[in-house]
Amino acid sequence: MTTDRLRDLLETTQGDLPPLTTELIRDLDLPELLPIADVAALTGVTAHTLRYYERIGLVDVARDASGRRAYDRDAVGRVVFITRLRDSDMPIAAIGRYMEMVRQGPETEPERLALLEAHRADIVHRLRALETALAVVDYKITTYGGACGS
Amino acid sequence: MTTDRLRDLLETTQGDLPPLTTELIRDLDLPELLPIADVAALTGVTAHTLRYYERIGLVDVARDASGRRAYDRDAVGRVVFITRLRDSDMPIAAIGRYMEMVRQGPETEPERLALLEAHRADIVHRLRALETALAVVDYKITTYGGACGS
DNA sequence: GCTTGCCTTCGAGTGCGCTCGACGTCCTAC
DNA sequence: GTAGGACGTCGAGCGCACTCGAAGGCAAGC
Repeated sequence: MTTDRLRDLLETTQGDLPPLTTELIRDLDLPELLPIADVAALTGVTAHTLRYYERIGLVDVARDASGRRAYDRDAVGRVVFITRLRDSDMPIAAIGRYMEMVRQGPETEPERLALLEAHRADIVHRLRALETALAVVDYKITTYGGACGS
Repeated sequence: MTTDRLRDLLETTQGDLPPLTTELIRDLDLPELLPIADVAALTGVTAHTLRYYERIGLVDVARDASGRRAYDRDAVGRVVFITRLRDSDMPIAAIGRYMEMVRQGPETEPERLALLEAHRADIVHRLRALETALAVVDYKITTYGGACGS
Protein backbone atom coordinates (compact mmCIF):
# COMPACT_ATOMS: atom_id res chain seq x y z
CA MET A 1 0.00 0.00 0.00
CA THR A 2 1.38 3.34 -0.94
CA THR A 3 1.13 6.39 1.20
CA ASP A 4 -1.16 7.91 -1.41
CA ARG A 5 -3.63 5.09 -1.30
CA LEU A 6 -3.52 5.17 2.47
CA ARG A 7 -4.26 8.85 2.47
CA ASP A 8 -7.23 8.27 0.20
CA LEU A 9 -8.50 5.60 2.52
CA LEU A 10 -8.16 7.91 5.47
CA GLU A 11 -9.99 10.66 3.68
CA THR A 12 -12.94 8.54 2.70
CA THR A 13 -13.06 6.97 6.14
CA GLN A 14 -13.08 9.92 8.47
CA GLY A 15 -12.36 13.20 6.78
CA ASP A 16 -10.42 14.84 9.50
CA LEU A 17 -8.39 12.12 11.15
CA PRO A 18 -7.82 13.29 14.74
CA PRO A 19 -9.59 10.91 17.12
CA LEU A 20 -8.13 7.77 15.48
CA THR A 21 -8.18 5.13 18.18
CA THR A 22 -6.57 1.76 18.31
CA GLU A 23 -10.01 0.30 17.62
CA LEU A 24 -10.42 2.43 14.53
CA ILE A 25 -7.15 1.14 13.23
CA ARG A 26 -8.31 -2.41 13.70
CA ASP A 27 -11.35 -1.61 11.60
CA LEU A 28 -9.50 -0.23 8.62
CA ASP A 29 -8.50 -3.27 6.70
CA LEU A 30 -4.84 -2.57 6.45
CA PRO A 31 -2.11 -4.98 5.53
CA GLU A 32 -0.50 -6.81 8.42
CA LEU A 33 2.69 -4.87 8.11
CA LEU A 34 3.17 -1.24 7.25
CA PRO A 35 6.28 0.65 6.22
CA ILE A 36 7.22 3.74 8.16
CA ALA A 37 5.77 6.20 5.64
CA ASP A 38 2.32 4.65 5.96
CA VAL A 39 2.44 4.74 9.72
CA ALA A 40 3.44 8.37 9.47
CA ALA A 41 0.51 9.14 7.16
CA LEU A 42 -1.85 7.16 9.35
CA THR A 43 -0.87 8.67 12.65
CA GLY A 44 0.33 12.12 11.67
CA VAL A 45 3.66 11.45 13.35
CA THR A 46 6.64 12.13 11.08
CA ALA A 47 8.93 9.29 10.07
CA HIS A 48 11.75 11.09 11.82
CA THR A 49 9.78 11.13 15.04
CA LEU A 50 8.75 7.51 14.67
CA ARG A 51 12.41 6.55 14.42
CA TYR A 52 13.12 8.71 17.42
CA TYR A 53 10.39 6.97 19.43
CA GLU A 54 11.90 3.65 18.57
CA ARG A 55 15.41 4.83 19.39
CA ILE A 56 14.42 5.88 22.89
CA GLY A 57 12.53 2.68 23.49
CA LEU A 58 8.87 3.69 23.23
CA VAL A 59 8.05 1.17 20.51
CA ASP A 60 9.71 -1.95 19.26
CA VAL A 61 9.47 -2.35 15.55
CA ALA A 62 10.33 -5.42 13.51
CA ARG A 63 12.35 -5.31 10.29
CA ASP A 64 11.69 -6.90 6.95
CA ALA A 65 14.23 -8.94 5.01
CA SER A 66 16.03 -5.84 3.77
CA GLY A 67 16.26 -4.22 7.17
CA ARG A 68 13.34 -1.81 6.85
CA ARG A 69 10.86 -1.15 9.59
CA ALA A 70 7.67 -3.19 9.36
CA TYR A 71 5.01 -1.99 11.79
CA ASP A 72 2.47 -4.63 12.74
CA ARG A 73 -0.95 -3.76 14.16
CA ASP A 74 0.31 -3.82 17.68
CA ALA A 75 3.12 -1.44 16.91
CA VAL A 76 0.76 0.93 15.12
CA GLY A 77 -1.64 0.74 18.04
CA ARG A 78 1.18 1.58 20.37
CA VAL A 79 2.13 4.59 18.30
CA VAL A 80 -1.44 5.79 18.41
CA PHE A 81 -1.55 5.29 22.15
CA ILE A 82 1.67 7.22 22.53
CA THR A 83 0.30 10.11 20.52
CA ARG A 84 -2.73 10.24 22.82
CA LEU A 85 -0.45 10.35 25.82
CA ARG A 86 1.67 13.04 24.18
CA ASP A 87 -1.43 15.03 23.28
CA SER A 88 -2.18 15.10 26.95
CA ASP A 89 1.39 16.20 27.66
CA MET A 90 2.57 13.09 29.36
CA PRO A 91 6.34 13.45 29.39
CA ILE A 92 8.29 11.15 27.12
CA ALA A 93 10.17 9.84 30.14
CA ALA A 94 6.95 8.68 31.81
CA ILE A 95 5.78 7.01 28.63
CA GLY A 96 9.16 5.32 28.48
CA ARG A 97 8.78 4.03 32.00
CA TYR A 98 5.32 2.75 31.19
CA MET A 99 6.46 0.94 28.08
CA GLU A 100 9.38 -0.54 29.96
CA MET A 101 6.95 -1.94 32.52
CA VAL A 102 4.82 -3.39 29.76
CA ARG A 103 7.92 -5.14 28.52
CA GLN A 104 8.63 -6.51 31.99
CA GLY A 105 5.37 -8.39 32.03
CA PRO A 106 2.13 -8.62 33.97
CA GLU A 107 3.63 -8.30 37.43
CA THR A 108 4.11 -4.60 36.79
CA GLU A 109 0.42 -4.04 36.20
CA PRO A 110 -0.40 -2.40 39.53
CA GLU A 111 2.45 0.02 38.99
CA ARG A 112 1.34 0.78 35.45
CA LEU A 113 -2.15 1.38 36.69
CA ALA A 114 -0.82 3.82 39.27
CA LEU A 115 1.10 5.66 36.59
CA LEU A 116 -2.01 5.93 34.44
CA GLU A 117 -4.09 7.10 37.34
CA ALA A 118 -1.59 9.79 38.19
CA HIS A 119 -1.64 10.87 34.60
CA ARG A 120 -5.40 10.82 34.56
CA ALA A 121 -5.43 13.24 37.47
CA ASP A 122 -3.06 15.40 35.54
CA ILE A 123 -5.32 15.44 32.51
CA VAL A 124 -8.30 16.44 34.61
CA HIS A 125 -6.24 19.22 36.09
CA ARG A 126 -5.21 20.49 32.68
CA LEU A 127 -8.79 20.27 31.48
CA ARG A 128 -9.83 22.58 34.27
CA ALA A 129 -6.99 24.98 33.54
CA LEU A 130 -7.94 25.01 29.88
CA GLU A 131 -11.57 25.69 30.70
CA THR A 132 -10.56 28.59 32.91
CA ALA A 133 -8.38 29.96 30.16
CA LEU A 134 -11.20 29.58 27.68
CA ALA A 135 -13.49 31.55 29.97
CA VAL A 136 -10.91 34.30 30.30
CA VAL A 137 -10.32 34.51 26.58
CA ASP A 138 -14.06 34.51 25.92
CA TYR A 139 -14.48 37.29 28.41
CA LYS A 140 -11.82 39.31 26.65
CA ILE A 141 -13.37 38.61 23.29
CA THR A 142 -16.89 39.56 24.29
CA THR A 143 -15.86 42.70 26.14
CA TYR A 144 -13.44 43.83 23.50
CA GLY A 145 -13.06 47.56 23.30
CA GLY A 146 -14.01 47.47 26.97
CA ALA A 147 -12.29 48.82 30.01
CA CYS A 148 -9.09 46.98 30.87
CA GLY A 149 -6.13 47.42 28.59
CA SER A 150 -4.47 44.14 29.44
CA MET B 1 2.96 43.37 53.22
CA THR B 2 5.26 40.46 53.60
CA THR B 3 5.12 37.38 51.48
CA ASP B 4 4.05 35.45 54.57
CA ARG B 5 1.08 37.65 55.29
CA LEU B 6 0.11 37.45 51.66
CA ARG B 7 0.24 33.72 51.72
CA ASP B 8 -1.97 33.67 54.81
CA LEU B 9 -4.42 35.92 53.08
CA LEU B 10 -4.48 33.66 50.08
CA GLU B 11 -5.05 30.64 52.22
CA THR B 12 -7.97 32.11 54.11
CA THR B 13 -9.45 33.52 50.93
CA GLN B 14 -9.57 30.59 48.59
CA GLY B 15 -7.68 27.59 49.81
CA ASP B 16 -6.35 26.34 46.57
CA LEU B 17 -5.55 29.37 44.48
CA PRO B 18 -5.80 28.22 40.87
CA PRO B 19 -8.61 30.11 39.12
CA LEU B 20 -7.45 33.53 40.39
CA THR B 21 -8.86 36.00 37.93
CA THR B 22 -8.14 39.66 37.49
CA GLU B 23 -11.46 40.32 39.21
CA LEU B 24 -10.49 38.24 42.20
CA ILE B 25 -7.34 40.25 42.55
CA ARG B 26 -9.32 43.45 42.59
CA ASP B 27 -11.38 42.05 45.44
CA LEU B 28 -8.48 41.22 47.69
CA ASP B 29 -7.65 44.49 49.32
CA LEU B 30 -4.03 44.61 48.48
CA PRO B 31 -1.73 47.59 48.67
CA GLU B 32 -1.51 49.63 45.50
CA LEU B 33 1.99 48.48 44.80
CA LEU B 34 3.50 45.06 45.33
CA PRO B 35 7.10 43.94 45.33
CA ILE B 36 8.10 41.08 43.12
CA ALA B 37 8.04 38.45 45.86
CA ASP B 38 4.39 39.18 46.61
CA VAL B 39 3.43 39.00 42.98
CA ALA B 40 5.24 35.68 42.80
CA ALA B 41 3.35 34.38 45.84
CA LEU B 42 0.07 35.69 44.49
CA THR B 43 0.35 34.33 41.00
CA GLY B 44 2.51 31.27 41.45
CA VAL B 45 4.98 32.60 38.91
CA THR B 46 8.56 32.67 40.18
CA ALA B 47 10.36 35.99 40.58
CA HIS B 48 12.88 34.80 38.02
CA THR B 49 10.12 34.23 35.52
CA LEU B 50 8.47 37.55 36.31
CA ARG B 51 11.72 39.31 35.52
CA TYR B 52 12.00 37.26 32.36
CA TYR B 53 8.50 38.28 31.30
CA GLU B 54 9.39 41.90 31.78
CA ARG B 55 12.70 41.51 29.94
CA ILE B 56 11.00 40.14 26.85
CA GLY B 57 8.33 42.81 26.93
CA LEU B 58 5.25 41.02 28.22
CA VAL B 59 4.70 43.40 31.13
CA ASP B 60 5.92 46.86 31.95
CA VAL B 61 6.67 47.30 35.61
CA ALA B 62 7.40 50.55 37.42
CA ARG B 63 10.24 51.01 39.91
CA ASP B 64 10.24 52.51 43.36
CA ALA B 65 12.73 55.13 44.57
CA SER B 66 15.44 52.56 45.14
CA GLY B 67 15.03 50.91 41.75
CA ARG B 68 12.95 47.93 42.81
CA ARG B 69 10.00 46.64 40.88
CA ALA B 70 6.63 47.90 42.09
CA TYR B 71 3.71 46.08 40.49
CA ASP B 72 0.47 48.03 40.41
CA ARG B 73 -2.93 46.39 40.00
CA ASP B 74 -2.79 46.61 36.27
CA ALA B 75 0.58 44.94 36.11
CA VAL B 76 -0.57 42.16 38.43
CA GLY B 77 -3.69 41.72 36.33
CA ARG B 78 -1.56 41.46 33.26
CA VAL B 79 0.61 38.80 34.85
CA VAL B 80 -2.48 36.82 35.75
CA PHE B 81 -3.78 37.16 32.21
CA ILE B 82 -0.46 36.00 30.85
CA THR B 83 -0.51 32.93 33.08
CA ARG B 84 -3.98 32.05 31.76
CA LEU B 85 -2.69 32.35 28.23
CA ARG B 86 0.35 30.27 29.08
CA ASP B 87 -1.83 27.65 30.78
CA SER B 88 -3.56 27.31 27.47
CA ASP B 89 -0.20 27.00 25.74
CA MET B 90 -0.30 30.24 23.87
CA PRO B 91 3.29 30.73 22.72
CA ILE B 92 5.25 33.49 24.42
CA ALA B 93 5.83 35.07 21.02
CA ALA B 94 2.09 35.44 20.40
CA ILE B 95 1.55 36.91 23.85
CA GLY B 96 4.35 39.32 23.07
CA ARG B 97 2.69 40.36 19.84
CA TYR B 98 -0.57 40.87 21.65
CA MET B 99 1.00 43.00 24.36
CA GLU B 100 2.83 45.01 21.77
CA MET B 101 -0.47 45.76 20.08
CA VAL B 102 -1.99 46.81 23.38
CA ARG B 103 0.86 49.26 23.73
CA GLN B 104 0.24 50.60 20.24
CA GLY B 105 -3.25 51.70 21.21
CA PRO B 106 -6.87 51.14 20.30
CA GLU B 107 -6.42 51.04 16.55
CA THR B 108 -4.97 47.55 16.90
CA GLU B 109 -8.11 46.20 18.53
CA PRO B 110 -9.46 44.32 15.53
CA GLU B 111 -6.11 42.62 15.13
CA ARG B 112 -5.95 41.76 18.82
CA LEU B 113 -9.42 40.34 18.62
CA ALA B 114 -8.40 38.19 15.69
CA LEU B 115 -5.42 36.91 17.65
CA LEU B 116 -7.63 36.02 20.59
CA GLU B 117 -10.14 34.31 18.38
CA ALA B 118 -7.45 32.23 16.74
CA HIS B 119 -6.21 31.27 20.15
CA ARG B 120 -9.71 30.48 21.29
CA ALA B 121 -10.04 28.02 18.42
CA ASP B 122 -6.77 26.51 19.52
CA ILE B 123 -7.99 26.07 23.06
CA VAL B 124 -11.14 24.35 21.89
CA HIS B 125 -9.03 22.06 19.77
CA ARG B 126 -6.80 21.16 22.71
CA LEU B 127 -9.82 20.60 24.89
CA ARG B 128 -11.06 18.04 22.43
CA ALA B 129 -7.67 16.38 22.24
CA LEU B 130 -7.49 16.24 26.03
CA GLU B 131 -10.94 14.74 26.26
CA THR B 132 -9.98 12.09 23.75
CA ALA B 133 -6.84 11.35 25.71
CA LEU B 134 -8.84 11.14 28.91
CA ALA B 135 -11.18 8.65 27.31
CA VAL B 136 -8.26 6.54 26.15
CA VAL B 137 -6.59 6.59 29.54
CA ASP B 138 -9.88 5.77 31.25
CA TYR B 139 -10.36 2.90 28.89
CA LYS B 140 -6.92 1.57 29.73
CA ILE B 141 -7.55 2.02 33.42
CA THR B 142 -10.89 0.27 33.46
CA THR B 143 -9.77 -2.62 31.29
CA TYR B 144 -6.50 -3.06 33.08
CA GLY B 145 -5.25 -6.56 33.03
CA GLY B 146 -7.17 -6.76 29.76
CA ALA B 147 -6.18 -7.80 26.30
CA CYS B 148 -3.85 -5.35 24.61
CA GLY B 149 -0.33 -5.14 25.88
CA SER B 150 0.24 -1.58 24.83
C1' DG C 1 28.55 49.72 61.73
C1' DC C 2 27.70 45.23 60.38
C1' DT C 3 24.99 41.36 59.11
C1' DT C 4 20.98 39.60 56.75
C1' DG C 5 18.33 39.21 53.10
C1' DC C 6 15.68 40.71 49.34
C1' DC C 7 16.44 43.05 45.54
C1' DT C 8 19.01 44.51 41.04
C1' DT C 9 21.25 43.35 36.17
C1' DC C 10 23.35 40.39 32.88
C1' DG C 11 24.48 36.48 30.60
C1' DA C 12 24.85 31.77 30.40
C1' DG C 13 22.86 27.12 31.09
C1' DT C 14 19.17 23.55 31.09
C1' DG C 15 15.68 20.17 29.69
C1' DC C 16 12.54 18.71 26.62
C1' DG C 17 11.02 17.00 22.33
C1' DC C 18 11.82 16.79 18.44
C1' DT C 19 14.13 17.89 13.73
C1' DC C 20 17.57 17.79 10.44
C1' DG C 21 21.45 16.57 7.53
C1' DA C 22 24.90 13.60 5.86
C1' DC C 23 25.87 9.68 3.83
C1' DG C 24 25.10 5.03 2.51
C1' DT C 25 21.97 1.06 0.96
C1' DC C 26 18.44 -1.19 -1.45
C1' DC C 27 14.47 -1.77 -4.51
C1' DT C 28 11.88 -0.43 -8.63
C1' DA C 29 11.14 1.28 -13.06
C1' DC C 30 12.73 2.44 -17.33
C1' DG D 1 22.46 -1.05 -16.03
C1' DT D 2 21.21 3.08 -14.31
C1' DA D 3 18.40 6.76 -12.17
C1' DG D 4 15.17 7.86 -8.59
C1' DG D 5 13.32 7.56 -4.39
C1' DA D 6 12.33 5.65 0.01
C1' DC D 7 14.67 3.82 3.60
C1' DG D 8 18.63 2.93 7.00
C1' DT D 9 21.99 4.83 10.96
C1' DC D 10 24.27 8.30 13.50
C1' DG D 11 25.07 12.44 15.61
C1' DA D 12 24.37 17.15 15.87
C1' DG D 13 21.29 21.16 16.09
C1' DC D 14 17.24 23.75 17.25
C1' DG D 15 13.38 26.34 19.50
C1' DC D 16 11.05 27.13 23.37
C1' DA D 17 10.42 28.62 28.02
C1' DC D 18 12.32 29.08 31.47
C1' DT D 19 16.07 28.70 35.25
C1' DC D 20 20.12 29.72 37.46
C1' DG D 21 24.30 31.94 39.16
C1' DA D 22 27.42 35.72 39.83
C1' DA D 23 28.28 40.08 41.53
C1' DG D 24 26.72 44.01 43.57
C1' DG D 25 23.14 47.60 45.93
C1' DC D 26 20.29 49.10 49.54
C1' DA D 27 17.50 49.08 53.89
C1' DA D 28 16.21 47.34 58.38
C1' DG D 29 17.40 45.25 62.66
C1' DC D 30 20.80 43.96 66.22
